[in-house]
Amino acid sequence: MSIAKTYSPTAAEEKWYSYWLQHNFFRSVPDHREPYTIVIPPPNVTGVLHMGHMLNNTIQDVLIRRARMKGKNACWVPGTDHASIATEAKVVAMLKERGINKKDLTREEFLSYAWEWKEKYGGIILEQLKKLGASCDWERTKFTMDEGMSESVIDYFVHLHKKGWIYRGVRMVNWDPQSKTAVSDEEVNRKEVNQKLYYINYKVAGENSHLTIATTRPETIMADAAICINPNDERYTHLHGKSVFIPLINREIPVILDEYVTMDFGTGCLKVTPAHDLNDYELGQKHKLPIIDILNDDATLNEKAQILVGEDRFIARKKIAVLLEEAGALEKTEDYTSQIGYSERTNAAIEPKLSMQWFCKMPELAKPALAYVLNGDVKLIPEKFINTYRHWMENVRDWNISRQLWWGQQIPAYYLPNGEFVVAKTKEEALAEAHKIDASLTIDQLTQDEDVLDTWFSSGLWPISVFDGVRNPDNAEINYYYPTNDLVTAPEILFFWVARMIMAGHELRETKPFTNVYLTGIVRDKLGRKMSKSLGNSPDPLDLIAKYGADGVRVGMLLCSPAGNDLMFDEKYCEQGSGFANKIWNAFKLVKGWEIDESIAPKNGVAIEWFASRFSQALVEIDSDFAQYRLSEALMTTYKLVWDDFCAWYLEMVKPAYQQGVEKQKIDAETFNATVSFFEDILKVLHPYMPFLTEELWHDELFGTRTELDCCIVAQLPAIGKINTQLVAEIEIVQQVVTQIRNTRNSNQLSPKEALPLAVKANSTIDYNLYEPIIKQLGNVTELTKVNDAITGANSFIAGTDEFFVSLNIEIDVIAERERLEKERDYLIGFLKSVNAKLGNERFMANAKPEIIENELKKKADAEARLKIVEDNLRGLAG
RNA sequence: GGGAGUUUAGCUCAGCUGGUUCAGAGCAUCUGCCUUACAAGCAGAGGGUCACUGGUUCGAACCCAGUAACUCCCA
Repeated sequence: MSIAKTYSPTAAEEKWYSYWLQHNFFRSVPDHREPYTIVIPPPNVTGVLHMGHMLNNTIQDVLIRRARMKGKNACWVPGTDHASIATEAKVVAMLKERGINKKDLTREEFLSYAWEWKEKYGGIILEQLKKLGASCDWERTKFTMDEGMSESVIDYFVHLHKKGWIYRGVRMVNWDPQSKTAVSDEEVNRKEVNQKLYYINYKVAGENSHLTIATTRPETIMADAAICINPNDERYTHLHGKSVFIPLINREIPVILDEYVTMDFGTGCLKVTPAHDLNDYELGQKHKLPIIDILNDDATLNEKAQILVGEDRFIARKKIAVLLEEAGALEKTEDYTSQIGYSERTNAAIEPKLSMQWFCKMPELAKPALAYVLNGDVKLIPEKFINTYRHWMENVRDWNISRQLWWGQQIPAYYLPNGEFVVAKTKEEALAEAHKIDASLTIDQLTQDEDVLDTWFSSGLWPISVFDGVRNPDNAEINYYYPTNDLVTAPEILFFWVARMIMAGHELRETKPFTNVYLTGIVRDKLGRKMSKSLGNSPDPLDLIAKYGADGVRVGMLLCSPAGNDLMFDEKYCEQGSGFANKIWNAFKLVKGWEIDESIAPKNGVAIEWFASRFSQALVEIDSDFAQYRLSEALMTTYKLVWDDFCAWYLEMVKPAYQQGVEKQKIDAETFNATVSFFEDILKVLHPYMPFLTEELWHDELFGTRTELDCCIVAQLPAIGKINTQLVAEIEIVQQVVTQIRNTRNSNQLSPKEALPLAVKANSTIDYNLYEPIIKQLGNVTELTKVNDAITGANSFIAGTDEFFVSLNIEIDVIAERERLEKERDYLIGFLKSVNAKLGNERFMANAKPEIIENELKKKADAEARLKIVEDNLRGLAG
C-alpha cells in the first residue's frame, strides 16, 4: 500500500466519527467502573457554532477522551437550552415574514410555531459539534423544555415557594418596550450616547422665585414626586421645607433633603421620579414618595402624564422642550454624554419600569453556595475567580425570575377571582389549594400566571435534571453520575449559571453539582477584539475544520488557550496544528517503510532505553499538567516529545542508513518492534487532542491486526515506566556534542555532507564507547578517538566537562577562536565570582537550605573545571 | 464610583507558595541546506533593564508599598 505524501483529514474524520458512533464508544451506562461525568453548558437553540464553542467543547472532549482512556466510565451529556428571549424573538421574526402577528395568536398557537422553529433549527449546533469530534453520549441529548426537564423546573419552583423563598413584588426592572418584557441586567448593553441636559425652572410655592433642575429626560417631569437637595448645600437652605410646582401641569411637589444628591452636578437640585429611574425609586422608597408611572408598556405616555398622552417617549421629549420654552420654563440646554442601556435582543433603549415580577430570595441560597467554593469543595480554575465569586455572592440581590414571554416554563401560580393566588404543580392541585381559601371555587375560575420563568432558572438545574434527579431524586443514574466531575464554561456566566447550579445542587441534593469548574477565556482576534458576528472578525469554525482538519483546529485552539485568560486567536495556530498532524503522518511513513532483516544484530539498545525514559518523563509531566488543568502545557509537552525527542532524535538515531538498491530499508527486529510499540503509545497520548489522525493510524497493519472494537478511542493510556535518569543526562551531553559538531560545520561553511573526525578528552565518567554509534550517525562523524591531551590546531568545544576536538582540513581562525575562548573565560570568571560571593557570605551559609548550598558548591566545581579547560585551550592557542 | 485581574523576546504564553549555568517554550525572524519520512521539512543562530519607582532579604521576574497602562465585573 502506498502512502500519501501528506495527511488528508476529511475522509478520516467522516469515517471514524461514524465508526465510533456505530460501535457505541460514546455511550455510557452506569456500571462498576468509576464514573467521570461532564454536562455540556447547553448552547442556546438559536445559536450556531462560534469560536467560543469550539474552544469550550474541544477542552471538554479532551478531558472526556482522556478519562475514557484511563478506564473511567466517561459520560458527556449534550443538550441545548431554550433561551426564552432570543428564541421568542426569532419566532416572532419568522411569523412576521409569514405575515403573522404574534398578537393575533393564542399562547398555544404561538407555542406550536415555536416548537416548529425549534425542531427545524434547534439541533444545528449539536450537529456542528460532531464535526469537531465531540464524543458526547448523544442518546442522552436533553433540551431544557423537554417534558421531564420542564416538570423538574416546575417542581423546583414549587419547592422554593413552599420554603417561602419565592415572592411577588413590584420592582424596577429593565423594560424592553419593543418586546414588552423585562430583561435581565446581563441582557442590557450600555453605550455612551450624546444627549442634551435640559435646565428647567420650577416655581417655588408662595414665592415669586424658582429653582432650576437639570435633567436628560424632560418628558418625565410629569412623574416627578419631589425635588431633592443636599442638606449641606448652602445655596439652597432657603428652600428647606418648601414646595414647588411642576411646569406645564402645575402639580405641587415637596422639596426634600438627602445627602445622596451631588452638589456639583447640574444645579444641585435633583428631580425625583420614582417610577422611571432606579436611583429615584430607592430615594422615593426612603422618603415615602408616591409613585407616578406615566408610561405605557410600549413607552408611550399615558393619561397620568396629563399632557402629550399617547406620544412616544422620544417624541414627547422633543415636544415638551418646545412647550417648556414657550412657557418660559426652559432655562437652557447643554450637550451631555451619558450611558444608556439598550436591549441586547431588540436594540431598543431600555426603560426602567416598575412592574409586578416574581423574585427568588437569594441570601439563603447564596450563603451555602459560597461556602462550597470557599472551602474548596468546588474548585474554580484558575483560582483568581474565587474573589470575584465571593464578591458577588456576598452582595447578591434577589433574582427576578419572571419574563413576560410565552416560550418557557409558565409560572405555576394560579389566581383566584379575588386576586389571591396559589402555587401548585398542576391546575388540579392548585384547585385543591384554592379550596382552602374558598371551597366553592371551580377549576375554570382559576387563571394561571401569564409569565414564564427565566431560562437560567431551568439551566440552573441542568446537572441534576439531565439525570432526572429532581423528579426522582434516588434514581440509579443520578446516584451514579452525580456530582459530576468537571464543568467547562466561560467566566462571564459564573454567577448567572455556575452559582445557580451550586445553589440548586445544595438545595435539592445537599451536594455540589461538580468538583472542578474550568473557566475558559474569551476568544478574541489577534487585535484583541472579542470575536463577534457584528464585527465580522470571527472565522467560521466549519471552514477552519475544512481547511486545517478537526485535529488541526483542536490543536490550534489549545495551543493558545491558557485557563481563564482570553486568547488571541490566530489561524496560524491551526496551521501549526495541521503541520503537527502532517509531521506525525510522515514519521509514520518512515517507520512503515522499514522491513525487518533478522540477520542484522540489534544495535540500538541505548536509543531505545533512552526514548523509553524520555517517554515516561513526559507522561509524568503530562499527568501533572492535567491534574492542574494546564491543557495547553500538556499539549506542548506532547508536541515536543513527538517532534523533538521522537522524530528529531530517536528516529534519526535508529533509522537505517540509506541502502542502495533496496526499496524497503532493512532494520533489526528489536529496533523495529520497539519503534512500533513507541509509536502506538504516542498515538494513545495524542488521541485526546487529535482523535481522528490517531484512530486512522491505529488501524494500520503496521500495528498488526485489530479486532472490531480495538480502537484508539478506548485504548488505555500507557503506564509510566522506568526512567534511567543517568542515561537521559548523558544523552543530553551527547546531544550537545552533536549540535556542536553541526555548529562547527555551519560556522566554517562546510556542507552537512562533509564527514569529520572527532576526538574526545573525557574528564567525566561518561563512557563514550556507548554513544559512539549515535554521535557518528547524527553528527556525520567518521571516527571518534579518545585522547588524553588537547589537540592543538583543531577546533574545540566543551560539552559538560568533556573536551572535543574537530580537525578540519582548513586553517582555523586563531584570532576568532581566541576571542571565543576569552569570552567564555570572562563569563566563567564572572560566574565564579558570584558563586564565591554567595559561598563567602556568612549569612547565606547560615540561612540557606543545605541542598542549596550543595548546589552552589557543585556549580563552583563545574565552573572551575570548565575554566581550566578554557584556559588550557587558550595557552595551546598561544603556543 | 466600587471590586477583580493583567503587564516577561516581534507575537501568544510558561516560570508550580524567593535559591540549578534562570531569564524559558512555541510561533515569527535571520543564515545554510530540495541530505530518499516530512520544504507543512532539516541543521544552526540572533532576540528580553521581567511595565515603572522604592522597600524587605545574604539573595527578587517571584514577597510588600506606590505609580502607570490595559482588560473584565458590578453600579
